[in-house]
Amino acid sequence: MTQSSAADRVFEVGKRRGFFWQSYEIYGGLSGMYDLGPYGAAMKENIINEWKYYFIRRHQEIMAEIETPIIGPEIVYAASGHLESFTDPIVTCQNCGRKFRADQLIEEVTGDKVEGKSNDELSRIIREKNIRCPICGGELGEVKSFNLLFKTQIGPYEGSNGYVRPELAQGMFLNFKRVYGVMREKLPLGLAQVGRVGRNEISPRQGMLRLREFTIMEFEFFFDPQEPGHEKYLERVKDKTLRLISAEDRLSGRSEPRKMMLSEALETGIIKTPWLGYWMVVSQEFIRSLGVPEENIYFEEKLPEERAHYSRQTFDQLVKTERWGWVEVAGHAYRGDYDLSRHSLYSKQDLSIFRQFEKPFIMKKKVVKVNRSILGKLFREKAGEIEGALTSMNPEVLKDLVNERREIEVNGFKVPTEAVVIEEVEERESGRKVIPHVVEPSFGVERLLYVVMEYGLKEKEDRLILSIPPRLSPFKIAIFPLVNDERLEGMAKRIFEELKQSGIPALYDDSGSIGRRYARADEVGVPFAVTVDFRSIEDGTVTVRYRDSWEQERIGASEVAEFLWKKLAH
RNA sequence: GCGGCGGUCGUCUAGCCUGGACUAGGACGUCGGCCUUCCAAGCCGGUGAUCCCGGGUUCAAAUCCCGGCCGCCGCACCA
Repeated sequence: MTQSSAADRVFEVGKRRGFFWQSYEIYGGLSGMYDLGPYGAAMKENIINEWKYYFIRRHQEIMAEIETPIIGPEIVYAASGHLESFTDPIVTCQNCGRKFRADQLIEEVTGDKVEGKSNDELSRIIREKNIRCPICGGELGEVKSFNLLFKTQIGPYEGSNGYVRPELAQGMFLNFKRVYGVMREKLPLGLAQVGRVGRNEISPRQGMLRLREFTIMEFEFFFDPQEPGHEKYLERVKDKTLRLISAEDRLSGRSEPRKMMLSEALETGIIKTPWLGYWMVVSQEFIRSLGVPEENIYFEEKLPEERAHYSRQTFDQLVKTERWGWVEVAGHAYRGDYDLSRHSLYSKQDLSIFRQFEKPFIMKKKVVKVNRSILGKLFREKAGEIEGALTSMNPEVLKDLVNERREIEVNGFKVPTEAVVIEEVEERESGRKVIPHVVEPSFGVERLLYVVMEYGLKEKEDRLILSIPPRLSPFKIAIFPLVNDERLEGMAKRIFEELKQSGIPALYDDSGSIGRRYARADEVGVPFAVTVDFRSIEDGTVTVRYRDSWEQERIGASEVAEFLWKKLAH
């Protein structure tokens, strides 16, 4: 792929107009970090709001937003598996100091698959096969793990290690039980969070698409695998179509997505659990609302070896970009009960929940009871041991013995049958313990910011128009006096003040000619522009000019705010 | 990390090969002013460059050499 103009235009306008640029610029820049300027910050917030609308506000009865720390103690990432699995094995040349991915190097030299082997095993293979530095031929050191987690120290004491979160998920898992209680103990329940994460990527590239620090919009959706409760929600979307490639398709060499209804994907088992499919449809609606047409979105199932350590099934959601082709903007993972189970194990807390049955389940059951006064008199200090042995025996077997004989031999003691009674009791099961399963859709905000810019930027008569959905625009409206006449300026400023007071992000501009102002506003994506002309002074109307069509209409100066609310509504 | 290509005002770029007249030129933007009754019109003035950084060669380096940083593309990994 050669240089293509769309990405260049995005970064050019992005930098020139103050959307985003590389961080630490004056010190030469730092790879994988981006700063957002005033327009970029506003747009990012609008994207987040759009996400909240689709996933949280429209699902408020089953969704709760939380916020948790960026830095976590070591035990959390031991439990989550990131300390162990979020790594690449790396080996250093003792001579020239260059570093290599150990597994890749071995695979290149020997042709053997070594994925998943331990560092010690990899070191041993390097020694046995006498693998040397491919650049200088020097001897290689021991294989070490390069962990993609950013490590730090919490407080002044050494050994108190902390890690920057590489995903938001752990915050949700750790707090699940508490929030479940706050939310009146109902399943399904989603815990959502928007926040920054860090991943110490070996080599970040591609502008804002691959960052060492970025923002994720994510939720963990907890449900009871036996009673997922998706029916009501699925009703709305079961006939909607998704474009997807299954792992099976990929293994058989297919690279084109199939279009299929959600109901079909679920019936055929291509999507393993209904909630995963439900959120994939909502995710498609969300990405479309950012200005990406459906044919430029698809879902690709990851192959087992491509999946993260916690995942039972993962679909990436991809959007077509001009320079980088299909780019993952979201991951949709079915995490099963992996995380809650692991945190249960490490924290020794019971993270299961109790689900009450509609009616208690009554079970008749035979139990063994003993006459303690008989046992005590006969066996004294051995009585306890004998009682234990008896009650742990199968009641049915014991019952037969009691009916047949006068004595029963237990642990070498002869127990008279009158000391043993088999009783039938009723046991009430009013519910069951469940470790909920989890489906996780996770979006990268900066990637979406880029995608919105790329899809929005259009060229028209030698001008750049940022034709993004109005709800995402940093400014909703611009106010201009047609020419710099005191009366026009006065009225335009009054309209501007009024809009400002109602909290509408508005732009006032009276420099240069009217055409120049329209052009400037178009380039930063202002969807509507109000112009005050001489007729405005006479009859109180103004023109509204549309960014995308350049058409105009006249409305009352007092109706501008109302006009906007209508245009910006969902 | 490896390989290929690149890095000059806010942005795009001229100059680099063939070292010196470069006090680094232009366009656009931006700012101030004039003009202007609807699409970057015109005029005047201002602003703005560590020539990516460090070292070397040379009387002399944006230009040649070495190292590093950063970017793009390819390999790998990922939201």
